[in-house]
Amino acid sequence: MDLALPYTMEQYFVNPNPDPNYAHSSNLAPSSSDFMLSDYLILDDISVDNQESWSQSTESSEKANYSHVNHGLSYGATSKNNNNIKCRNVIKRNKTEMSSRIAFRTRSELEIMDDGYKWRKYGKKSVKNSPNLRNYYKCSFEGCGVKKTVERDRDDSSYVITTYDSVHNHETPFSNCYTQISSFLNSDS
DNA sequence: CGGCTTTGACCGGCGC
DNA sequence: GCGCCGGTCAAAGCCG
Repeated sequence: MDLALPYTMEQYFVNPNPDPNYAHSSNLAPSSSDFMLSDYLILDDISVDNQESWSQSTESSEKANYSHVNHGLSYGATSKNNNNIKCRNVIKRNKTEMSSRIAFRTRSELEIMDDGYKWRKYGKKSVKNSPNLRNYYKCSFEGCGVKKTVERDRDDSSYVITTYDSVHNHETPFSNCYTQISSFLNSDS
């Protein structure tokens, strides 16, 4: 099993490149300078059909304009048992700004997954239509404005939905550690 | 004592 | 304009 790690996934899927011609899939061909681009990365055996159940910002028009992409990759979280992940990447652009957001859903009993970065919790809220609380985190690295939210899937509490906002401007402080762990997991499969 | 979490208050966007 | 809602702030408390 080719098991990568969450921080690697973020580096792979989030687009820090403002070039409008950028696409991490050949299926994506933006034609306007003012567009919203979304794609859904379905990993392992999670179907496309239930994506509405976990993605609050999903819009039907987005799905109609851009095809779903399966990169044929699978990822683990902090445990080899946590490798059912559905991933969604959203690259939003308009005339004045660009932001990158990635969300993925993980089957996990733990809400806090070690992705190699150091996070500081700054808020917790209950959200409408969900019995679960949403937790808000900021990257603790000085000058890094990356945020993430963590909440349990409102339809299946065995899943955790993690949304990353923006891109780290620094290396993970534990990259060496993760490299070693990844090597260990690969050799164990 | 420093860093972190908790939690109520506050703010801004959006729909009606 | 008003109320709802999601996101953020900041003071207080906790913990190593």
